[in-house]
Amino acid sequence: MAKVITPRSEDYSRWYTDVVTQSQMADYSPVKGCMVIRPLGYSVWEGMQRELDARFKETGHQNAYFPLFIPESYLHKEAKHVEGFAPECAVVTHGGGKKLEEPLVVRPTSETIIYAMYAKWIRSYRDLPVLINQWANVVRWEMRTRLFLRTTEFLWQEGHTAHATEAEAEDEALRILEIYRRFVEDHMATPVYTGLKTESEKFAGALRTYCIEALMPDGKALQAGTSHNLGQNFSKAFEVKFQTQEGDWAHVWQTSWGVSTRLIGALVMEHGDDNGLSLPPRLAPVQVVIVPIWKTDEEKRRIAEVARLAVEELKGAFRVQADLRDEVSPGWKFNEWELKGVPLRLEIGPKDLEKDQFLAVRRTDRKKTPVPRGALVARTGALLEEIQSEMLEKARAFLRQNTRDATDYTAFKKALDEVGGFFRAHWCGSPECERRIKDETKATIRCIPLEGNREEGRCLICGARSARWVYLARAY
RNA sequence: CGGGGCGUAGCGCAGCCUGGUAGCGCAUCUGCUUUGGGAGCAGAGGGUCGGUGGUUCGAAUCCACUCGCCCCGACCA
Repeated sequence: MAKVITPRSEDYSRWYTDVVTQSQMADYSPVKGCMVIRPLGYSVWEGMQRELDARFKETGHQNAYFPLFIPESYLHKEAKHVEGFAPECAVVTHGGGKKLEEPLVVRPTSETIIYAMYAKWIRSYRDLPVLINQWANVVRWEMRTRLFLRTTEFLWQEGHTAHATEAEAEDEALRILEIYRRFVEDHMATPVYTGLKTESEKFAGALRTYCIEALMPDGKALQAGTSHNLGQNFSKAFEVKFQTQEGDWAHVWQTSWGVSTRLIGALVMEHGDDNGLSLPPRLAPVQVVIVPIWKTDEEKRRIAEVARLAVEELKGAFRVQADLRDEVSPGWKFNEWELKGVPLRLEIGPKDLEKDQFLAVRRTDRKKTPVPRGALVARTGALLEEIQSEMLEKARAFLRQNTRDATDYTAFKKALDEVGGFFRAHWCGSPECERRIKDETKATIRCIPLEGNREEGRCLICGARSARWVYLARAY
């Protein structure tokens, strides 16, 4: 294997594709727009699932599973929803060699089929709240696809809740948004801006859509998760009603929320470099790899034994493995494990054996630190924590440095082309101005912060009075 | 759907313009020497040149049609 990754500065898009395929996270499938998630990529997803699932459970949610196929008519029950999703639906018209009486839509999202079930299950205020999540695949017939970032089929989780009051639903939507924000910061080492989507950007059928927005190194924003307050739009369409304590009938208030395998794409871009993937320790399927170096058979015997003992010692606390292959050189292993993003490498060769130490090398900056064998567990833990927090700090600094105030439309357009990133800009709130920005610059309002953005100003576009600023960026 | 590019060995490519029966690098296999940043030498195996049709004595090469993928734009997590 020679140098296989196109330098990021040369061609960002190819760099991304190279990292994903060469690290063996994923590969293209025979079906256009679809991808195969290989063991490395899937392990990262499992790590995400593990963390998120625990947080959902902690906040009272349970997992369930709803069918892949949705009767086409269900999709039509909520006007805005069908308008938003119909164009990108895959539809099954035949089964068992016969034409179906009613076509089945392959779920692009599961609101409709889940709420049809909720209508059946919910009778009383005592049945509320319903807090269900499902881990599933969904299909959206996108025109243009990219590994992880936008594929025809993708994996995600979708939470669907039903509440007795509007306030409860709003609390739920915000609670989940906070779970997402903390997960991507704490585990993905990816800082985000949180806020509200504009009317034109919100989920088809939602009352309000909250989101987390990250910034990629090429200056483009990436929506990393969404949480919707659906109000009563779906409960009215699907007749999800309950009897209140007072004996009246009321429609439930609902939320839905999700993050997808797109997060893996964000992780690749956020931390990767010309040597390949660089995974934050908390999500790395392999956190520590031990690479032995030997010449003679005697060295091989002794060093392999030390490596095995180290794995024994570390495996209780870390995801660790030793690369004892004899058919490839140490140098080859260094490159391979760096390509695969392992955050910490422990080298052990004759010189280290002499000094009764390992040589720790960090993936992020290749900084080398000797680690005495006696302090292996403690020092490894400290190094991994250090790496995790430095990755977040670096990403935070990048986000900070690439968030600029925009007060002049011409200057804004210039900066958008030259450096990209997020722009804080005043917006009068009119759909016309929002439209104009999008049409003229391809940038969109990524989100309206929930707080801290109240100040008097002038709309970047029309100059009208504005009471708040919003985040603008070009996005994936 | 528009613009661009590409389909030749597992992977990356050359050959095509100017037709003559397929080559290079990496990988794989065997052997020996190697191992602290992608080792060296010697040998071996591996291809209906995306598909269909046409032109021709002869097509990877020329012509027509067709299929697929990637990249850039319009829709989207």
